[in-house]
Amino acid sequence: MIITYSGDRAILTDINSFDIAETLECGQCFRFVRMEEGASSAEAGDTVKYRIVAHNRTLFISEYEDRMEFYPTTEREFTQIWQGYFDLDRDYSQIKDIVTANDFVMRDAVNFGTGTRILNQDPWETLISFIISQNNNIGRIKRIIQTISERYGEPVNDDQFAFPTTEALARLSEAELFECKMGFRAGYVKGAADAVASGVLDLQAVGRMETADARRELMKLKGVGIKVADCVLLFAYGHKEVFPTDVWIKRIMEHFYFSGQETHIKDIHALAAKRFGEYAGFAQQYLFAYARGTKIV
DNA sequence: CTCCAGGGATCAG
DNA sequence: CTGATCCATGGA
Repeated sequence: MIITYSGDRAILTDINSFDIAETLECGQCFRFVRMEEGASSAEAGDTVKYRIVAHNRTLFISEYEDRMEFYPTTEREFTQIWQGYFDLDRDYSQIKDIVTANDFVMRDAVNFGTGTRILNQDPWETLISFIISQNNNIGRIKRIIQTISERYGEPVNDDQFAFPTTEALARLSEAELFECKMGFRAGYVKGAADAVASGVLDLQAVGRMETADARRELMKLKGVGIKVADCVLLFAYGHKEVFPTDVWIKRIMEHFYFSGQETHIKDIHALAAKRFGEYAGFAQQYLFAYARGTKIV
């Protein structure tokens, strides 16, 4: 991968294992919009353009063949923030070699979403986002997060709003959160915001813990079970060996690895750990996209 | 109308 | 301990 800078843009060429649509649309993050291109232009037809909000900034990403542009940004900002956010320093071809070794299922899954990367997101935003995600669908999750950001987040560039701070959400009543259409999850969000704001839950300290301890700490919150905790561990804290197991992952794992039989989450975790080891999180993300993008399960 | 969504809390047995 | 039920909301 080669990164150069021109004007307010960072330009990525010689791209290895990175597709912006696959990375954003695979269910790990919720604050992105695919921008509509001018339908008539022949060149524009193959250009993919997204707008994301993260790290208190709006960023555009355009992708055309083997060239991606990120803007507005600077070399300093891109190096310090976005390079890490998009996980650009990691060698995904090596990861893919390992998880596909002697595994025809993973070979198909990786082939399906070969440009997927796991973002390194903010723990607070990820925690609240995945509390909201429970028993919910991605479209509605995105809408709820957009609503709380517009109402209670600080304005950033391009008329967007940052994800609300802990203090901003902790100030709200459960009723005000409920009015953002998050339903029964309002109490969970309120509880999490209070815990973090008061210091009962120290998100920075969680970042220094080993996986099992960090998971246990997060699960002390009401509304955070093993799946939500594992999403935070994987998508925000860099514990790439965890294997968040939702209904989709459960179905596709049962289908391919358990002869289609009903299986407990613990057994799925055990198989993933044995088969994919420290790369289970990546395998999970490939499988999630594969399960949702095909009609197999 | 019913069913389901990147689940988890609660309760019955 | 395991399994069933409920939870708000909105789209299919």
